[in-house]
Amino acid sequence: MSAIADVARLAGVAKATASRALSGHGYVSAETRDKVIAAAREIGYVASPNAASLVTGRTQNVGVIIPFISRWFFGEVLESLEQALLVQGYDMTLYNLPPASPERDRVFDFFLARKRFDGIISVGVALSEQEVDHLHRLGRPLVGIGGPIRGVPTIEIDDVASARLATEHLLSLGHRDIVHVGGSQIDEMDFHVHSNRLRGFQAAMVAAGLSVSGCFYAAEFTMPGGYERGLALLGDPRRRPTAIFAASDEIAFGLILAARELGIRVPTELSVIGIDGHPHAEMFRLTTLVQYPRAQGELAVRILLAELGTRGGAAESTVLPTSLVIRASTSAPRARPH
Amino acid sequence: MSAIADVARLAGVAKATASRALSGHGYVSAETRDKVIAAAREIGYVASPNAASLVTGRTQNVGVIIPFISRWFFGEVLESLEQALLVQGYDMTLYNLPPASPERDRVFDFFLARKRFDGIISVGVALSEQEVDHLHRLGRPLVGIGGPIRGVPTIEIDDVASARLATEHLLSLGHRDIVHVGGSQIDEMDFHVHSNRLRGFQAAMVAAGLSVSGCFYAAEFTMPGGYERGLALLGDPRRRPTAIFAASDEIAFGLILAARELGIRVPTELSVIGIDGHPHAEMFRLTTLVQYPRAQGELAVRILLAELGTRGGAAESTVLPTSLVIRASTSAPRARPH
DNA sequence: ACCAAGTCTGGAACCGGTTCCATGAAGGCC
DNA sequence: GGCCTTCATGGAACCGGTTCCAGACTTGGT
Repeated sequence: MSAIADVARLAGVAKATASRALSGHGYVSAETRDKVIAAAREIGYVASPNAASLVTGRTQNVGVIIPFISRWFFGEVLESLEQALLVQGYDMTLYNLPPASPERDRVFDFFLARKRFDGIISVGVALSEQEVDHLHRLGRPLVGIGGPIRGVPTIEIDDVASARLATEHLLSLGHRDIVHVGGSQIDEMDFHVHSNRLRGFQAAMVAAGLSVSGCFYAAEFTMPGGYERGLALLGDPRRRPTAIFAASDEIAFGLILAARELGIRVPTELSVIGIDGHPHAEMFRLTTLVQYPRAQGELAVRILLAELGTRGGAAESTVLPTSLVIRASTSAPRARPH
Repeated sequence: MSAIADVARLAGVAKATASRALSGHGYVSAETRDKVIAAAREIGYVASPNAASLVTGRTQNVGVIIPFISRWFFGEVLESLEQALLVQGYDMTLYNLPPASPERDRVFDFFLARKRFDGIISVGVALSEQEVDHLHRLGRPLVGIGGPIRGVPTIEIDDVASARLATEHLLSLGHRDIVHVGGSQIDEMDFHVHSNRLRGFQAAMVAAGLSVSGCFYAAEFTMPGGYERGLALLGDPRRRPTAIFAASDEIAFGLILAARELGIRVPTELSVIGIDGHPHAEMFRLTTLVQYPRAQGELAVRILLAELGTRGGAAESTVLPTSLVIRASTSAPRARPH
């Protein structure tokens, strides 16, 4: 209700002076500044961000596009984004865009077109060429988490190398009969994550002189997804591998549950390794390649805000490290009864 | 870049007419309307929401305050809120406010004070009296999910009745030695959920003529929380109950894992029931009282928008139903070796 | 034929800030 | 002492829409 004009009147100065005093831009004597601030406090003045952004073009808000909320990686990223933005005085508009959302076009054409944000962070969304163009035309900086996006600084882990490392861990333990359970590139448009992890797996296998044919099984990227796949895969003792590289910890958990249910001992009869560093990994004693989604979120915010500061300082893409944490879900294979 | 003035000029009308044509308010001939719309389309005009809300006071945005993102219930609510708001042309500003957040005051004093939303939905946040007053003073409608909030329409399930029902299910199977594992009221300020579920449990026990002393154990509201508690609780065979009522499915999952690890058969030696209807319940074959967070989210949006339509139409609180889904984690207790 | 009500349009004020520009006072330097 | 620079402040334009108001033109009822 109270406008800056009221503050100015109460402090006995002009609107312009009050604005300068409160925003800290331009010359104001210490004395008047105090007077204005006191007046503002007295009537409980809060600046209208609408009016301010109308003229400055700055909204102090960042838009976030994300395909999932409840999956661990995404939830974690979201929390860290929110946190980091809050500290910097930005709030966050959330656009949840599941892979096959019917609202997808509306989000781009209507919501994002309103430009009620200073920048966008896109988390694990596979953007079409057209959508990338669309975003570029908005004239707002864009930072991506995951996957390369044309002309956009992104933050990611090296999926190929991480998958390779995970597979090599199994190989180094002496496993030869290894299977990869991961996401399918077709039904989930979850970027290149799936295909990159598959490629890393295959690279490691081939380098070890092993065949990769028939070594990949698709699963939904969830614990039940891993569980279902595990029951089907491990049910037949003759075709059972000695080790599985799961593309995510949640899949790995499901596989472990399936194994337990079938009376297969982990790791004695079956080794399992995942990727993520999910907080439940400790409970499942899962060996995994941990990535740090919170670090990715924080870095994304830092890069975006830096780009907001220096118009056009095109930042480069960053690859964040992963680290192998060995727990009790992997061991050397049992001597095979031949 | 293109403003409504450009559209007006191109269409050969006044700004006022262009505004009326595009917004649909006031008299415009069909002919001029078409002309204006064509002109707008031609130059790719998108109205500036800032300018509009500056004068109308409406932002087409709703603020959501939520303490967790990755816990199932909250993630689910969040997704449904986002979805429902999107359909109605609203976008959503997210304020993640973990129980002991150092940013808590800042969110209320700074971010919420900016009033960049038409209304607020508060999900499972225990608001202090002062905070409730603060929100009321903003003059924006507020809808709560969970727990009673003074002077605010809320949506909730009947926690007492649901807990009672869950406990009665165990009692009706013949269990007498039942324990409740739930959240502690102290370390997590997660509203009255914890205490209400505990009360429902106690009511059922007392009604069955059983003692409730020593029948409650606190656990973190997560799977590892349940797991840890399970190991501790079930480790000693002499003190082991025949059934556990877990305050959430995630806790129940943890308990089941702990039981399996200790070689305790579920449900033969131990029955477990939860509350939630978590998607993993099927996999764990968990008997549970399912609630419908998505329905809660949708209803919250409906109520909020209704209140935005008719200023002051103080809606009442709604209690949504829960339903018992019986799976294979509960059965009659084994005849006890006495 | 006249007046009232309804329809259509343009001009101008307004929402609440920021910022450009002009004016004036004070301090530093030759 | 005169002049330039820096600091301090007020007036006014402006951001991009919406809405009030006045005027003009139709239509219809009596």
